[in-house]
Amino acid sequence: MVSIKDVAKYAGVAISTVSKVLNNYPNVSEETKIKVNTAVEELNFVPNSVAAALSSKRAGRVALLVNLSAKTQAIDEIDMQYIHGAINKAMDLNLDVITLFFSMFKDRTVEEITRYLQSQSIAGIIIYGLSKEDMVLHELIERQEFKCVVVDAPIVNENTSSIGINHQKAQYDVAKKTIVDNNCRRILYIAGKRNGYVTDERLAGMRKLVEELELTMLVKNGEFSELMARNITMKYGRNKDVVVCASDLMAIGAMKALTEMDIFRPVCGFDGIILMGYVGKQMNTISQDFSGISEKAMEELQQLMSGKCGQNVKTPYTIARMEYMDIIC
Amino acid sequence: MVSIKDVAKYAGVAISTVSKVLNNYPNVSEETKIKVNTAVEELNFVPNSVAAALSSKRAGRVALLVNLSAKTQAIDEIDMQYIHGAINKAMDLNLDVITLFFSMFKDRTVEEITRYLQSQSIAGIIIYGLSKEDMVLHELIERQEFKCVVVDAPIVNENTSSIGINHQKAQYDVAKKTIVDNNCRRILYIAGKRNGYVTDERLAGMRKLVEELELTMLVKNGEFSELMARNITMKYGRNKDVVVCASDLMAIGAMKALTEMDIFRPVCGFDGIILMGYVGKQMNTISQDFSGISEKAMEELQQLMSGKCGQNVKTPYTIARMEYMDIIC
DNA sequence: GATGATGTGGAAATCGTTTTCCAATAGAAT
DNA sequence: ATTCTATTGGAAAACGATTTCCACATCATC
Repeated sequence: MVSIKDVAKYAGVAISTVSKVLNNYPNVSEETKIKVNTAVEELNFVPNSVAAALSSKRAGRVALLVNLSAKTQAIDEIDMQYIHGAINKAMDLNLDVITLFFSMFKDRTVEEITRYLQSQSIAGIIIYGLSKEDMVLHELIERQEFKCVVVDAPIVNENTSSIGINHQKAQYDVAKKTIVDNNCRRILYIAGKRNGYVTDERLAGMRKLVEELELTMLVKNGEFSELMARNITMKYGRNKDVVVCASDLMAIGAMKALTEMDIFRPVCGFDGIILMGYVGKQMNTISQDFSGISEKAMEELQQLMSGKCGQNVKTPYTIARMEYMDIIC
Repeated sequence: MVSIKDVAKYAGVAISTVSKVLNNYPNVSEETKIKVNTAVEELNFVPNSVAAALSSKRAGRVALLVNLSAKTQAIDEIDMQYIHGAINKAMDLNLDVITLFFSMFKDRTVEEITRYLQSQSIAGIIIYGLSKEDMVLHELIERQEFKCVVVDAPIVNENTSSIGINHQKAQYDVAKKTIVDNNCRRILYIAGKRNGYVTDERLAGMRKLVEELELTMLVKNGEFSELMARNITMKYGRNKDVVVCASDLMAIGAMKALTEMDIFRPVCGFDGIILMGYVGKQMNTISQDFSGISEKAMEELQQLMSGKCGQNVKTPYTIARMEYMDIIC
């Protein structure tokens, strides 16, 4: 393996000089820069990131902490896009990534997790799918041992940024469109998982809408479960004008129930998952660019790792009409 | 961070002795072993895997090379299970994992990829979704610079193992059951992606069945695309008794076509994806335990890395009847 | 008591970087 | 010519393990 040592010898400079050139340090003349860079080219030198990580604490090793939404469900789509986006962007930014799942940390203390991450020379983490109940992870964030970006949870401090769409406004928008277009007054709202950050945000958006348009709303907790959404719709859907769901999956459940009951009600969902294309129904939903959010999260993490202060980052969304569609090959 | 040095000092032995105890080397007395182990306990020492990887070539850093099957499709399910299984098992085995996607290696030469992996101190790789056209990756495997486990491609050498179900037999089994149960004679077989390893295997299984039962079979290439399967079924399905598909996704396409044409034909698929539960149809399929396969792959890779010779590993499968189902929460 | 075999623990080199600190050189100002 | 200040390049010490090699006991054997 060609090392920085070889490059130094080839270019006729010292090891430290090569390192300086590679890392864009000041105090190195244009001339030597060129010498070093051509040496790097000609020797096909690729710096060993493991050595770099060991030697420098500020080096970029990053951990993805993923709370698999699909424990028994088919919605791996979102997680996959998160992971894919993050890893791709990390490659661009020259950061090392390891992927971990919440399930690995079951029954582990903050100290254990911290030690584990340290043993991996992790400097920054991105957390996907954090819920209010994950006390250990909240503690981990608070301790600020690592730079951190949290997706869809409003946690910000010196070393922690939060990222995601404005769920309140998005829920408001998509519901309003559906309700106005169909001239509805009585809403059945199937909310998400208790203690989920986005659950509360989306519900707040609904409440605002209800107040504004002077509607009535029945709120039921669907826990992001298709089956629960179906049952709720069966029980309460008949004398409502519209079923607004906090996720596409629950919207599928609601639509199945409506089909079973043989009544029509407009339904709207949230997320814009491709899976919708397989159900053969129509509805409004909020389309999120999960992969893009994850890329942004990685960029933000890099900013944090290079010293920037934590902040709240909002990403865009669009109202989409999901339709039955054939997949294009 | 507590290091091996601290442990050595605490236990009153040399650094090298601690390392020996940790790695189960011979020539260390039971007494010192205990001293070291209690020191490790009391100091909550977790070895730094980055340092270990740097210092020892045999250390376990592993790369997952994933060919995302879902470029534009919803079948992230399989990839996600692969990744999940591999990472979980790696944690058990104390191996570091980085996840990479084929797309990152587009237009890269073998040398570039090799250097990249070396720069990450990678000792072993697992390849998911290899097709016969991926020349660069084949070259990479042949060079044997890394220990390698290939999923669903029959490549075995000193440093390479292959793992997966017996696709030929599985295809034979599920088709036979469907055909015998429904008393069919004329088969429309929608094969997978040209140049896919599993495509040929599954086709071979069909040919064997056709010969054995003296059936007739029309083979069309569906490229694992739902739309193509639909079109093929539209065009050729009418005067056939059964549509056998090399994947569940294509089976969905076939069933949609049959519905559109308003004719009934038994359909069978392959994979056992959960997505099937959202389509509302019934069919036979082969159910694979993707997560389990990936775990086995990781175990096999560890064996290779500790010196074992490459081999062919077969994993079990079951014939399943996928039905419309509600997702249990 | 000298010799050898064996088991045990330690010193030190190594892996490939980063980073600090210091020396050398050049140019400008006196 | 002398001093001073920048600017640049190099030597060497980390980082935290692994691994080789060597020294010292210990014990049995001749």
